[in-house]
Amino acid sequence: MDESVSIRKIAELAGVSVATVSRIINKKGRYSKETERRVHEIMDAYGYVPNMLAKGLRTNRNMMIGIMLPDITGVYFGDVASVIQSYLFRHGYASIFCNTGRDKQMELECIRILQSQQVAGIVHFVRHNHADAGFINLPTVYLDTDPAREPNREQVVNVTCDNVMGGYLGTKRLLEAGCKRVAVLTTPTNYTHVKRLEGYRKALREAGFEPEKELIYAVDRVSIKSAREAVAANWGKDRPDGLMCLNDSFGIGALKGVLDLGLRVPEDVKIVAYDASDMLAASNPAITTIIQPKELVGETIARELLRMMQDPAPEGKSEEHSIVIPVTLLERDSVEMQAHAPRISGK
Amino acid sequence: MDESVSIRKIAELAGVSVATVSRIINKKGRYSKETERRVHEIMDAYGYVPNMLAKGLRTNRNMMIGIMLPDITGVYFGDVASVIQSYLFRHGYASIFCNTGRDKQMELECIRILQSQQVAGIVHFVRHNHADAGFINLPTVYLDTDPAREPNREQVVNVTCDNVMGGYLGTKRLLEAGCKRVAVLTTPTNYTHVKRLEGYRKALREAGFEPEKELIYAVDRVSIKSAREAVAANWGKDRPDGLMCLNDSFGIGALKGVLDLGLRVPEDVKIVAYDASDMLAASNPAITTIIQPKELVGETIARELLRMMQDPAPEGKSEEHSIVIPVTLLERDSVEMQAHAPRISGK
DNA sequence: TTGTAAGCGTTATCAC
DNA sequence: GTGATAACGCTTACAA
Repeated sequence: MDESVSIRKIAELAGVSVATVSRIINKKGRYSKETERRVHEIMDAYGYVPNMLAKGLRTNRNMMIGIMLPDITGVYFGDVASVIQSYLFRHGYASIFCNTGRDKQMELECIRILQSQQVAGIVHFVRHNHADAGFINLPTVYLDTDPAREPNREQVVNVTCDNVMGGYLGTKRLLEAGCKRVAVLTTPTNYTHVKRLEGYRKALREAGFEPEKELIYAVDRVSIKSAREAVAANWGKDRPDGLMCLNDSFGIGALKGVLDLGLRVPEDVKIVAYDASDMLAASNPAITTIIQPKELVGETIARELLRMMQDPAPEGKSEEHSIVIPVTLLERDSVEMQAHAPRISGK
Repeated sequence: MDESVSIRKIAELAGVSVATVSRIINKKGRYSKETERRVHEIMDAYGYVPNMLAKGLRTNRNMMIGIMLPDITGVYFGDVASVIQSYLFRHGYASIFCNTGRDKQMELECIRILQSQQVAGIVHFVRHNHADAGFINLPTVYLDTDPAREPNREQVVNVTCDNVMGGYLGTKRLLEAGCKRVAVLTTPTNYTHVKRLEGYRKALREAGFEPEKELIYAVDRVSIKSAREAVAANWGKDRPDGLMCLNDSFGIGALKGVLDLGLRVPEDVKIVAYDASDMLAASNPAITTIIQPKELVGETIARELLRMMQDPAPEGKSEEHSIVIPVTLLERDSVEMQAHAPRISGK
C-alpha cells in the first residue's frame, strides 16, 4: 500500500478518463464490462481509496453523521450510540462522537464542528434545555428530549422510551408486592425523571394512595453516593417499605443505604431501579429494574435518521415526529426473591 | 442561521478578497486590524462555518482522528476513548469512532473508511492479531497490542498498562492475606491476559509456590456466566482459597460461583479482580481490584498522537515507541473486610 | 461507451 | 496589506 493514489492516477494507468473511472466507482451511467474489469483491477492493485473530502465537497454531502451525547461512558447512552454506529456503518456512514457533558457551550461547539465537517445528519442525546441556538437545518434525531420543542421543524424526529410507563410499572410492582409506603428517588431537573415521576404518581393514585411530598427524595447529583446519603437523610421521617429509583446509580445507592440501616432487601424494604446496567445485576441481592430496549432504541434512531438523509423531499406529508418506545420490567431479587437465584445466606 | 455561506460570500460582503478572509481565519500572513474586525463582524453575523472538506482537500489533512475499538460499550475502553475524544476535541480534532468487534474484516473496513475521510491519525485498541494488512502510514497509537509488532515502523507508539505488574500485585495481595492455593481465571487468547498471567506466576514463585496447571482456569468467553461456571466446574478438583480474576466480569462471576457453593467471601475464599467497573464496587462484598488509570492512559495516548500529528519531521531520533503505565491495587472487601464498609449481615 | 471541462470551498503562491 | 488565481480530488453536464 503506497501513498494515496488519486482517481486521475487510476485513470491514467487504465488508459481511460477520470470520468469513466468515476462512473465505475459509483456504478452510475454507462461503461463496458471490459473497462470496468480493468479499472477495478488497477484500483485493487494500487489500493485506491476514494477521497471523501473531495467527493463531499463536490456533492455537498459527506457520508458521515454526528452523535452528540452527554458522555460516551454512560451505560445506556453508550450502548445505544454503539448500536447506531454499527447500523449506520453498515450503510456506509462513519460516526463522529462528541461528549457534550450536558453543557450548553459544548453543545454549540459540537454542532459547529459537525457542521464544518458537513455531516449528513445528527443524533442528539438529552439536548440541553436552551433556546434554538445552534439550530441547523439537517436531519436530526433527538433522544430523551422533550418532544414539545420545535414541533414545527422539518427533518426532525424525537425518540424516547415511555418514561411514564416505566415509572408506573416499577411503582405498581412494589405496590403489588405489598408495599404501603413507596418512596421515589429522583432528580428534579431531568426531563426523563419528571416523566417517570408522573408514572409513579399515577400508579400510586390507581392503588388508592395519595402521593406524599415527603416520599419524594430529590437527589441533586446522579451518583451512588448521593442516593445512599439521601436514604440515610430521609429515613427518620417516613420509613418507607418500597423504593422506586429512577436510575441505576440510585438503585445501588438506595440498596447500600438500606443495608447501612441494618435492614434487609427485599424482606424489609423492596427496591426497583431503572436501566439495565451491570451493577444492578451484580449487586446482592440483584435489583429488579425497568428495562429500556437499547437495541430497539438504537435501531429506531438509526433507521429514522437514514430515512431522512435519503429522502430528498420530505415536504408535504406531515410526518410522525415523535416515537415512543415501550419499556418492560425485569424481575430480579430486590422485590421478591426469585427461586433460581442463590444468595449470600449470612454465616 | 441561514444556509451555509462560503468564504467567497463573506469576502464579497466585507469588500475584500477571499485571500484576505482566509488569512484572517487562519491568523496567517498580514492584514490590518480594521479589516480583521470587519470580516469577523460579518462572519459572526452570517454564522459562517468553514468547510473542513474543502480545507482538508486543499491542505491534504483533516482535523479528524479515528478511534478503533472492539466495542464502545466496554467500560475500560469506552472510558479511555472518552478521555481521548475530549482531549483532542480541545485541540480542535473531531473523533470518528469505529466498533471493530475484534474482527479482522471489520478492522480493515474501518481503516479504509478512516483513510477515505483523510484522518490525521488513528488510535487502535486491541488490534486484531493479523499480519500487516491495512498498514497505513499515519500517526498511530496502539493500546494493549503487543509492542513487539512492527517495531521498525515510524509514527507508531504502543501504550499499555503494566499487565505483568497487575497480575503480580493482585496475586501477591492474596498470598499476603494468607492464601495457600491461588487459582487464576484467564482467557488464553488475550494478549493482556497472557501478560497478567505472567505476573501471577511471578508472584507465586516469589512466595515459594510452584504454579500448578490445575489452578489455571481457562475461561473461553469473557462473561460473568462463563466465569461462574468455571468456578463450579473446577472446584471439585482443587478447592483454592484465593481467586485472581484477570478481568471484571470474571471477578463478579467468580464471586457468584463461590457464593453458589455456599462459601463466604472473604472468609473462605478471597478474590481480586481487574479493572474499575461499577460492578465490582456494587457487588456485596465489594471486590478488591487492580486499577488501570484510565485518565492517564487516555491522556498519554492523546498526547502522543497529537505530538506525532504536529511533528512534521519525526525522522532521525529513534523515539521511545512503547509506553508502559503502572497500575495499582484498590483495596475493598473481597480480600479483607475494610473497617468502614458496612455489609449485609444475614438476618 | 467514453472524454472534456467546469466547479465545489479552501489555501498558497505570486504579484502589486 | 491586499488581490488574482491555480490547485486539491472528485462529480456531472455536455460533447463526441
